[in-house]
Amino acid sequence: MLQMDIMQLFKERRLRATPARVSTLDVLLAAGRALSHHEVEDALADKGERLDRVTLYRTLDFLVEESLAHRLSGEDRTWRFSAQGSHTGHAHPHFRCERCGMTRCLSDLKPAMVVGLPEGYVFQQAELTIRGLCPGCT
Amino acid sequence: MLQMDIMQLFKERRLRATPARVSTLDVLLAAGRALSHHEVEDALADKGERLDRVTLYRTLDFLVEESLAHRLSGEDRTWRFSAQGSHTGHAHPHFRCERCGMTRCLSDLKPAMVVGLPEGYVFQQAELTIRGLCPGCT
DNA sequence: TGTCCATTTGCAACATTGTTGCATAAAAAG
DNA sequence: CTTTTTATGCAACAATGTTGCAAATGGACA
Repeated sequence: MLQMDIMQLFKERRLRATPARVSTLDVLLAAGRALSHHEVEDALADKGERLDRVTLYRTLDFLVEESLAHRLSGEDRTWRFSAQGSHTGHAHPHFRCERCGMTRCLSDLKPAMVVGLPEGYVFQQAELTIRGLCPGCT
Repeated sequence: MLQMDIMQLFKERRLRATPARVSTLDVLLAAGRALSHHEVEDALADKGERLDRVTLYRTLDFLVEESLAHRLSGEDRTWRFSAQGSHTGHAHPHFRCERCGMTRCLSDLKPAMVVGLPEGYVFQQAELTIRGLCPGCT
């Protein structure tokens, strides 16, 4: 998606299209996988955009708030952010490579799942993380 | 499990049975659910046992290392520790209450799962976290 | 295009969670 | 009870994230 389209997207939603937000969403969309705060920071630096740490945290929060990205908790106790499939709204499983730590959204993967919870528990959502090796690490 | 039995357990495995380790494992076993570092610290304080923060971190690491407990990453970017079902060794799903944050091991729950990964990905392990409301929060 | 105002940004300081190095204390073996 | 190995406590550090506030900026409207 082009930067211009991203600006258009913000405009349509009556959201302020600041450079920080446009660039950050651009990075997330281009990545095609879930990125940590640090990875986003590096990617922005590569594009010549340098944001304050705090601003980036707030920008990512903003994108999640506006459902333009979603947040998933990694194994290393850091948040990961992804712009993939956030338009669909439905929770999808994730894949995490045990070697390189890469996390990818498996948007197209539909696990068939049958669960029965103990008495008194109310089901709301299931989060499935599959761990293994990605193509680059096999 | 009694403290004496826990000491016996350590002795059998030729592990040093220090008060810190015995009390910590005792807390985890009695809890019946996954506890954060802080929750363990509080539980130990209630028992009159006060450990240094660092010692507790190392003790928990030790228990995980010796397969007497296992570690799972919570939604709030903190590790949770549980002594439930660690003897079995097989990964089991977890339940997390969206209201009170309680995490419980669903040792007896066997989800039927069929997944197909994209080309080039190698499956190793699946982690299933079900979110919802626990009996106390409905 | 210029002005105004609510919102965003950057900076500094702080909070939480976890880790490392090292001297001292304690467990277990003989 | 002595010795040896290992665990503990303390201090300092590291990574990740948050809060308060003054200054800068986006966007609406004249």
